[in-house]
Amino acid sequence: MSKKSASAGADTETRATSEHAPDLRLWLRTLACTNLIENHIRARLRAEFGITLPRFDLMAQLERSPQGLKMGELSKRMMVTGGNVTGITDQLVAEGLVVREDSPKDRRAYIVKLTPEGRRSFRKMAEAHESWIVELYAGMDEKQRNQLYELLAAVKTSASTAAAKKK
Amino acid sequence: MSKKSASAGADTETRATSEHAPDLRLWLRTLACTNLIENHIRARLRAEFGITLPRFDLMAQLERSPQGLKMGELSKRMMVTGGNVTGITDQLVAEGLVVREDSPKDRRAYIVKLTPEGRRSFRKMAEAHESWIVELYAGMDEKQRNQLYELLAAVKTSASTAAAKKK
DNA sequence: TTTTGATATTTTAGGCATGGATATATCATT
DNA sequence: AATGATATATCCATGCCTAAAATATCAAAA
Repeated sequence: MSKKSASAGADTETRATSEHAPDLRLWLRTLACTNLIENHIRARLRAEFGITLPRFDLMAQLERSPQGLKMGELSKRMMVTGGNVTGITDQLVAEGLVVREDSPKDRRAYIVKLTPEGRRSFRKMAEAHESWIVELYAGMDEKQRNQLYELLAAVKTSASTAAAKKK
Repeated sequence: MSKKSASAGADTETRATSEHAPDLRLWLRTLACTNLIENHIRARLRAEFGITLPRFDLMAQLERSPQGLKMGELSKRMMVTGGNVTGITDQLVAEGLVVREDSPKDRRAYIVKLTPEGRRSFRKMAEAHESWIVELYAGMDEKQRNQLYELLAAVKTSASTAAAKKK
């Protein structure tokens, strides 16, 4: 455990480092939190269920949409590229956890759905997964969590807006 | 069906879900925000400087530690595995942006440092990078950003503590 | 000294992720 | 119908990332 001394700005040569815009520090802290939680969840899903996080995430999307989802829809919701979804889906199909059905409306598209086994398997994992998340936030009180939830909505709005402008 | 919860009137669906869903939603929103920003930054670093985000991140760590860092230290700070750092470092060495120096104290270890060109190159990119981050948070006022910054400290503490317990 | 255990890094194999290119299907106009 | 633009998904090359095993060094005990 490296104790990153918070006051590393004691350097005489502070240049850009301690001049870091508060926004940058905010972003780096956000990233650190996400990595911390994500790495923990990833390791545990692997250790306890032998599944990868991306596969779990894809199944989670399907469980929320029992009518199934098109590949492109999965791509949007998971915020990853289409080619990526193709690969993860291939794996899950090979494991018998999801199926690709031809879309009756659009012959370009597939509808991806959980198989009964996929649904069963996912529900078991999801229960554990959720309890891990609860554990990870257990050190915060409800007010803090609600505040955080609201602030993140503001981040989402702000970042989406700014990103759209630059496109 | 398992009655591990004392909650009466549980529906047929997972009772844990309806009980603890707020934490899960909080986590998913955090993840969405991070991906949104990270994908934007990644694409822009590539488009404007032809560099990948992991390479930029590694250089950023070195710029903050002019005395250089050991591979393992980089791994810890970047929150990625050692093997990963090996690969990224190899690439940066090939591009002439960093060097591996033998540690005088420990013949197992390397000290990785930015080359003068690496430092020059990084500073230029870092300036742009920082301005992009500022843009992305521009839709939030300072009070919100400060609140968020503090709340994330609480997340970090909470998650670290919980993760440590399970190890 | 030799053994033992911990530490530092690389290597390997497999899977995830992007961006770009391709193939095919659909839609909106002619 | 024919045209061209758009949408859907896949394939490819490259690079990131992890976990586990391999290699080498260090430090301290037996």
